[in-house]
Amino acid sequence: MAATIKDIAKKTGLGLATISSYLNGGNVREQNRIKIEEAIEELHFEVNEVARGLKTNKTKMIGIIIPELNNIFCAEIITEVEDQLRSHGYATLICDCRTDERREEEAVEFLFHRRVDGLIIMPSGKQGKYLNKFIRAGKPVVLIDRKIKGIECDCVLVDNEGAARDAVERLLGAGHREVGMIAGPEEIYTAEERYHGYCKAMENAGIPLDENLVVRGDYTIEGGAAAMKELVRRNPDMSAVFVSNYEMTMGAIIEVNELGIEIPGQLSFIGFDNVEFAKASIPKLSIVTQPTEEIAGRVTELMLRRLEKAGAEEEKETVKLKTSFVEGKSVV
Amino acid sequence: MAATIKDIAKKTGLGLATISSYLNGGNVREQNRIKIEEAIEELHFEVNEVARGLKTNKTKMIGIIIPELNNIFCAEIITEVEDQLRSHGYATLICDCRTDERREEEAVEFLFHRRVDGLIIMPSGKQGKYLNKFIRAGKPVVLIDRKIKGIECDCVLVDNEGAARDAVERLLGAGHREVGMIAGPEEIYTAEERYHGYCKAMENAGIPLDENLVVRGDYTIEGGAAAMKELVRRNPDMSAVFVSNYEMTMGAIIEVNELGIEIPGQLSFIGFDNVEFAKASIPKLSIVTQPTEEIAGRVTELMLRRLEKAGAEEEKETVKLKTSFVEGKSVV
DNA sequence: TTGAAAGCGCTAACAT
DNA sequence: ATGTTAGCGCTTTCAA
Repeated sequence: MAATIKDIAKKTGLGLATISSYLNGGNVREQNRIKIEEAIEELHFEVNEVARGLKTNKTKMIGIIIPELNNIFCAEIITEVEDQLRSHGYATLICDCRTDERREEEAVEFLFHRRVDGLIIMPSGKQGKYLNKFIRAGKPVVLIDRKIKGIECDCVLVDNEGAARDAVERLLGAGHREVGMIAGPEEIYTAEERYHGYCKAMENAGIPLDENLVVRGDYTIEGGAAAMKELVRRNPDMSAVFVSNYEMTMGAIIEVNELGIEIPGQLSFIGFDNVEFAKASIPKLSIVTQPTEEIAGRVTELMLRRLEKAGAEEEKETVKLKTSFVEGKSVV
Repeated sequence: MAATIKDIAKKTGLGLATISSYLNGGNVREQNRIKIEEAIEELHFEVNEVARGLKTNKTKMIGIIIPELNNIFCAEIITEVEDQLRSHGYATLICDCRTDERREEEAVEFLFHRRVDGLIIMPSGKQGKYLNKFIRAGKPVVLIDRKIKGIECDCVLVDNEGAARDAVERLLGAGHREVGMIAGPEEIYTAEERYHGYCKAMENAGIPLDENLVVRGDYTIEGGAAAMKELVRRNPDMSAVFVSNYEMTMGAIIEVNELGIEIPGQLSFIGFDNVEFAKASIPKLSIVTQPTEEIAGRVTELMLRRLEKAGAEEEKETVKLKTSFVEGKSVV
């Protein structure tokens, strides 16, 4: 059996409190410190975080709920958050809810039972009643990518509308009038924001909205390819296109190659996310990129702040981050 | 404060043991069952898994250590494993160690302190001494994708050598003699296995190995593109190529487009993993695919079996899974 | 079937 | 600085 502090106490002849104090960075006489360290070494003692958690009512675990681990945007953020939390001693319990609201709610329950100290969630559902459980329990909740009405918590968002508008304005600025868009599913909030950005840009330029110029894809590679095909079929004169997520960007590029359309000669192109792919493409793609590292950084920062007494009472924050634009050779 | 079983006991007038028994599926008189359920409902009682874990010495948590969450092969497996474990009541603690052996060891420590019941690991290092800690503690360890000498535990592997040999043989079977390969880094064990598969196939066909025909990439998109370029430069007569991971497959395809090489007319092509990308490509790519779902299934199955008393003593297993070949239009 | 009591390994008051 | 003690919320003998 693994050694406990009792064993250390016995071995050293010291009291439990002294050992505990040592373990938690308290003051211990030099000579005792040495004794304790020897005993720890000898007995291979390791703190039992479970017992500690029971006592302190802190598990040093953070729950993370995401729609799809299998999605580069999510994965990049999670990787970073997990890393940072771990370096602060927090373990990360990840639940992938497959973009399913029911599963999402189950995951919230699951994590609550496990008494995680806080919850980070990229919500699939537009409802978030079940999050109140955490909030009532005084446990911090940080939302990523999407705000939920009526839930009092911190949020880290991206300016999706601005990003899309900016991208489209670049195309308009290059003289294009027939600018197409491959949009995402209506149910996805951020997809709608990007669509609105497109509309705004066209509106501001005084170009009446032509619904033929917008095709919705399902955020997959194949969906992007299909949408591209449809877009070209409907709009023979379209001279530029904006694609609004990574997977569809890849699909669209594949379809463009298939159709033998030359970028940027025949078609100017702005894609989304994944710098690597953009750089590796021929010609290099101009893309909108979301600041995944910054998102992750802000999320952990907020979470850690709330977890410390000091931060708990401060007013909730909503951070809205700017996207970047990576210039390639795909717009002319 | 959250309700405890004491509160339930008080409310119902029953003893702690009865409540506990109810909670754990024991026999409770119908009439008491109802009383308990009412009390639970009323007080919003939820079992504290931490306390339970302290008592039972089981945390119902499984640690997972992977080299890179940001890698589609890992992400697919993890998603599936997490899902299955959760449906069996196990939480998953994921640690991404960035393909760094030092970080990997830290993660093992971290998870051990947290008293996870078992460990699933896709090892970065070739050494695994630190895993013995788990094994000594009687906690099951399951290795994915890579075996480690001297570590007594279950393994779920993929027949990488066979997969590569098979792919290359298909190219040879189609009449190609100058078959190139984009291989992975030497340090990566599975990359070497794939390289050996290539060598075997060539050898068996009686074709002397030409080192010009093998270029190593670093498993990234850009690395794949660069390797492809180099391969073509070195071997103007090469008529077929085998690329040995997903990211490099994508890069190679991009470069092929750039160079204006026509697949399969000028170059036959077999890639690796990611069916979606293969399907979306033009022409559809023939690829080797790893059975991520099956890997995940076997891993969870092994883990769950070991976690039950019954399975703990059985002899350790090494499962070697076959890859599949998805026929596209890229070989002729 | 149910209750009483002990104890998992730790922390935190409190006393010294 | 250190020891004593109680108790976190649960499970698990043992008796009844």
